[in-house]
Amino acid sequence: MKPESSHAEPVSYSISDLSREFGITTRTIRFYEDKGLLAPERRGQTRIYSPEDRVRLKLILRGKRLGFSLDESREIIEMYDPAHGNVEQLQRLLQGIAEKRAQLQQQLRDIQSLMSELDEAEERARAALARNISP
Amino acid sequence: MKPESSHAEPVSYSISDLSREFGITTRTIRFYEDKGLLAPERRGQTRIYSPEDRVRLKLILRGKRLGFSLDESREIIEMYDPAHGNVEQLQRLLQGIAEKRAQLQQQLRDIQSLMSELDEAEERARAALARNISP
DNA sequence: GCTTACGTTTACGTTAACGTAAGCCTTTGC
DNA sequence: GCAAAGGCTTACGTTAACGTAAACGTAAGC
Repeated sequence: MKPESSHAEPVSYSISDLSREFGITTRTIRFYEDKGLLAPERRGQTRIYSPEDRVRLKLILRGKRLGFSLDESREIIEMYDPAHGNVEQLQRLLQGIAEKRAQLQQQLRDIQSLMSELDEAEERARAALARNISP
Repeated sequence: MKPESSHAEPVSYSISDLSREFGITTRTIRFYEDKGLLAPERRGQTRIYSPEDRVRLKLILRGKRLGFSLDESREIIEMYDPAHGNVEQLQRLLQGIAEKRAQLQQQLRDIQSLMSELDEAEERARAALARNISP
């Protein structure tokens, strides 16, 4: 089910391979295909996932960790492949990249502020603990 | 509706004040109250929001930008107030803070990798544009 | 030859986070 | 005195992202 030479990268994956590796259900993987985020090959009925499919899945899950919708993750993934023929499409692509970057910078700022607030909360909690333990 | 002295911070806000300021609907604000994230005072039936309520709302919206659920945002907000009496609760609080921090660090890594991928995508798009515009 | 494991499709169910009225007060400007 | 502006509750509708289950096919091991 997972043809590999000795210790290198597998050539293909079954759906349960990927579900195990990433801790998601096969239903979820098929759902992503349904939404146009994956398009694995088929051997008869059975889905065969390539290393590229696996990378796409990783990108989707990373997007989820950042709070992206599946539509957003699909857009981001589509930014990678150079299927943007004409000038107008390329400029819209650049526009989309700029917007995503701005969004990510906002997230960075949000994380920074939350981080320092967590620091303060931890400070207070440790102080309260010290007071409660050794009065 | 928004009592203030001259140019300083308002003392209270109406629900539409906040909805306008943050670009959300009043329905959304009431929904957050329903979920236990806000608890404004009442003048009769009417909700009166304090500056602290407004800060809470800002925290909720920041959480949304980071992909948090409302439950997660509520937990984070609860980490701020020092209503954690005994030792066990304080230790669970410290535990929760540590977990959030780990999650945020993961998000930081995710943003870094996505950022550099966007850089590469922009590079390729600019190169393709140069080829298409001045061949 | 039969169970077990893995795969498939189809379809209905569920949860979060609101949207969208409807119907009803109260206050304010003219 | 009345219309417009804002506020309220109640309730049904909607979308995204899967969960859950049924019903079936197939290949492997004993």
